[in-house]
Amino acid sequence: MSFADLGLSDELLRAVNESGYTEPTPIQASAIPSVLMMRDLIGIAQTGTGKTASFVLPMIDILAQGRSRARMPRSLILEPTRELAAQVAENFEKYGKYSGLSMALLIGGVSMGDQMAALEKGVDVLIATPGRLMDLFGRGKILLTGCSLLVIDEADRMLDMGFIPDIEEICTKLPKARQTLLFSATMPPPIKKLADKFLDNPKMIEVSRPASSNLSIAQYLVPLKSDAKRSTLTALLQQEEVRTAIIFCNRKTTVRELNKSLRRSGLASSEIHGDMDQSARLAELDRFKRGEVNILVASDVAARGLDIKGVSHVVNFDAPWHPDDYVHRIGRTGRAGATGVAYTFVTPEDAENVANIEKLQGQKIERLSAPATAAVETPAAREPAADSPRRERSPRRGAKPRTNAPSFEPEIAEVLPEPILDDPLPAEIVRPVREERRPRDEARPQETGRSREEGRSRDEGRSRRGDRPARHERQADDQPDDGWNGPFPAFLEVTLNR
DNA sequence: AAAAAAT
Repeated sequence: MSFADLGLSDELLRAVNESGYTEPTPIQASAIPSVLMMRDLIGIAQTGTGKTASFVLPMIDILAQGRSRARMPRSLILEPTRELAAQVAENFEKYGKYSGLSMALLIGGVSMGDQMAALEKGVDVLIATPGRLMDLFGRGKILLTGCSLLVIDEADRMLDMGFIPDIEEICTKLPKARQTLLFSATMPPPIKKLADKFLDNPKMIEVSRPASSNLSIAQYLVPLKSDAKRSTLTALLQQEEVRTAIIFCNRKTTVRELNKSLRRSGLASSEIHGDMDQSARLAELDRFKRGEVNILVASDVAARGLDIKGVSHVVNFDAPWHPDDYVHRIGRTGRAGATGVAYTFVTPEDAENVANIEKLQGQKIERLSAPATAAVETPAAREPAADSPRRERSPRRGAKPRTNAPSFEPEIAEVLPEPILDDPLPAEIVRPVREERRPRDEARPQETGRSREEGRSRDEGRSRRGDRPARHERQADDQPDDGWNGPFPAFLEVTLNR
């Protein structure tokens, strides 16, 4: 299968070729012919599947016929964020360079002057976030009656951001006779309703797995007690060869506090989050890019779109709420052929988020507590440099940690479910925390305990530690209950040894 | 629950 088989025009194929792409991704292969046949389409696909090109490419060919009129765009692409909208616009520029289509990018945060001028001249493609589009529409700068092709991208994210009423309103302003494409990573009921209302006999395409969850990124989960996050991070930053790192937190307050704390420890870090205005964000980003600081503590503003290249480490200080964000966060590293490492700290509170991430990825992320693997394959498990004074003080691999150190609690291990794909456990074991809160379990505490132990043994049996005794059996031979089953990655040894 | 999205 090649792009030439999909029915695209020669000049478009030339532009695709020059971008270095030869083979369409699965979603492109199935979406492009249908879109060219002017069918409505629902694409269930995550980012990283080549989703954008699957609508940009056929759109360019469809729009190649005909010309735009003043204030009457011929097509509209709705995006939830400014960054995504800008990214789609880049795609149009790249692939449409031989097609001579005109385009306007309507997003907030920039002046409206240029946007209004472009609209006045007439554009073939309008790429917009809902807010600015509605604003300009309200000012009478846009007529949507000539807009016969609509793309609603990342519909589930639009839902999260409260854009659905806006989308509905925009849909009613478009002509009834039009082609509509809707893309979404998931299909919650409100999105299904939206699709039923505004799409006509759509073709459904589902691409479950992202093209790859980036093979150039080594991913690890680090199960931790909640209060061990900071000390573990500090140890990680000291022990690993961290050239540049982005530390993602879920909350702006965490971003601020963590950055302060890192700076107090003498690290060159800075922060970026949504409470900072656009210029402050850019300034901090610039300091990071120039190498003035090598650690950037960030909220999810920096997860998407932002062009930060050559980052050696991504650390999810908190596991992201949205599994989709995980892909974006770790995608800040391992770019352009470089390899990167992504650590995700997992406390009991994060466990459910992690379960969703693995479900979305359709693959397991290695837990650092798994012995053999962590010691041999983990970059984190490299021996400290020979001249490092820490080497002598560090316990040998597998040695018992001190009791006063932050350590891995047995309960926590059980909250971390095994990957969904891999012979799933019964629901009450997969999500013990949630089950525990239910009154019927309080009434029967022993049974909860027992099913957990069962979960544990199955767990042990399934992984590569088949010949090792299960942890609760090992306890008998006088080992301290550290919760770890084996050797520690170097950066964790330091934490435990404090 | 959090961040972002129009000013």
